[in-house]
Amino acid sequence: MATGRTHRPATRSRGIPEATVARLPLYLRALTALSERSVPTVSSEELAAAAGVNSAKLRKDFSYLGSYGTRGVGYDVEYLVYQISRELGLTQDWPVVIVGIGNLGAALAGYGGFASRGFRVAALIDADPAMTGKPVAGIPVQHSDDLEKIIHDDGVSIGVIATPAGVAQQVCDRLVAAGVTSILNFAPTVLSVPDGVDVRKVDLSIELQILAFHEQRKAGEEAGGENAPETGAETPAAAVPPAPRSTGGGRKGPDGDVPAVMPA
Amino acid sequence: MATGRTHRPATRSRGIPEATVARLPLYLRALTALSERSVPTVSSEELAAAAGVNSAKLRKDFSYLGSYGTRGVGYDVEYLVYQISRELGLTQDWPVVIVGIGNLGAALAGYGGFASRGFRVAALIDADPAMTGKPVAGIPVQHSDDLEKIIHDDGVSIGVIATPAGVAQQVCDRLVAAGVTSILNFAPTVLSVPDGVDVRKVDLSIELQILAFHEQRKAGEEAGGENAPETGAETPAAAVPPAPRSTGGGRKGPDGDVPAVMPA
DNA sequence: ATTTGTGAACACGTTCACAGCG
DNA sequence: CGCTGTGAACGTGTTCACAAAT
Repeated sequence: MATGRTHRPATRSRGIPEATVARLPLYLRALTALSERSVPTVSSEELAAAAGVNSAKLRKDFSYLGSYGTRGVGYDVEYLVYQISRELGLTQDWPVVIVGIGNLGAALAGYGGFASRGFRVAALIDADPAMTGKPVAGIPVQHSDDLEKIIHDDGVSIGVIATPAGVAQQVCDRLVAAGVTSILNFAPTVLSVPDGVDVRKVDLSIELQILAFHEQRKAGEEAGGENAPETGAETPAAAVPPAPRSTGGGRKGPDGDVPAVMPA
Repeated sequence: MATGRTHRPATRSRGIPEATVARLPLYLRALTALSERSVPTVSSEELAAAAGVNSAKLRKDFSYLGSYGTRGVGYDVEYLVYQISRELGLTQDWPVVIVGIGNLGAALAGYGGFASRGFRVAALIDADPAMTGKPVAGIPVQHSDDLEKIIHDDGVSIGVIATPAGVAQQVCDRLVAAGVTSILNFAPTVLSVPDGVDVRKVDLSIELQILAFHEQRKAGEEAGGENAPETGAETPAAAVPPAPRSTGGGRKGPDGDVPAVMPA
């Protein structure tokens, strides 16, 4: 889900589908757990259950990687761990910089999942001079003046942005100019990046809003039979409901509780 | 992307497509920014640019909500803000509990985007007695013994899990048993929930791994002509590459650097 | 003259169901 | 017989391109 100008218009590559790539880490995690318990093989059914997908999807996914797996038996856990790790590029170590060491940046710096496999926090960067030198999660914070130098010296190609939204684009631009080609954005903004740079975003409020949508729908369905677009408004007249300039009487959405306040 | 047992097998509802729902918060954010700058109307082209999508997609998305917008003119900003807010259920206030007040939980508690629109942190809950009563982001942490009571008293239907992976499922089970029907999971585990409960997950290491995949691909393409599955291994012989039990010579993935170590 | 709203075409993703192999 | 691997069917999401509206 690369945001910004990153659109590959129907890449002709016979590569792995994006949806599959997004599930490989899930499989890898499940497999790693099995590996730690010294389980030698798994069936697609078992592994799928552990990863929270259905077995047909899993088999299809694996078929893009090649014919690992043995009919009548299942998949060799260790072998699959290796193959998926390799496919994901986790056999090499990726140095990562985190920019913006506020609450969230600090939490990310201390997150165990980082160091676990393939990733290494190369540097923590913040614009606040008061932070410079202060160790966070055991790593001293560096000042953003040195951003370019750090990126270069450590050969960083992945950057994590945990700054306020207002400065995220500038930080992004500097990261990209310095050679970063993959960005994980926690700031609630759309980032614009040149072609060839991947951006993925993690956005708390978007996730909550999607949940709220479904939550609301549940509340509506709970009583209604077919479809109940009625906003079971707990709050009476929440906000001033504006209206567009319109004359005719064409259908305007599912009406229901569209207020009759229609200024000419 | 609800994980767990939450699969709606081809919902017949004439509702809004999931992909569209996932973009509504994006539009809403862009529109809110315009609203604050007192911009009265936007064209699909402008708004799409601001939201980081293309205009055809945006118009199609809006068409599912109804025929807001005026041909030849564009969309009324205020009206659209209201309509999307209503559709997302943000005209009512959603109390949210955050369980697990470690670094991440604390960061989430302090996150501005929470309170911004529609959401309110009803309680912070942690299992550590030493945390109980301690204010985090201005809210006193409560002990997890009281989880059920808190959920009930505040009518909470959305829960955020920011605990270690090991306890995430138990926390989830308790939340669900207490009446929570939407969960945002930051713990790196697959959660199992009964039907009717929505789970969305935010997983740092999965996002990084997806970026690493593309990053690796870029490194390969940069020199190779067609396809270069060569792992540009910085690290020599990263790990012992296992192999499956196999006799024949059928194609086994894209070979390339599949090691010739094949134990019988 | 613009810009929306939308059928139709296309691309992508998922599921089915079974052939093929061990 | 069991389980993988995969073509084919199906469903969802995206893009195109243009008629309709103001």
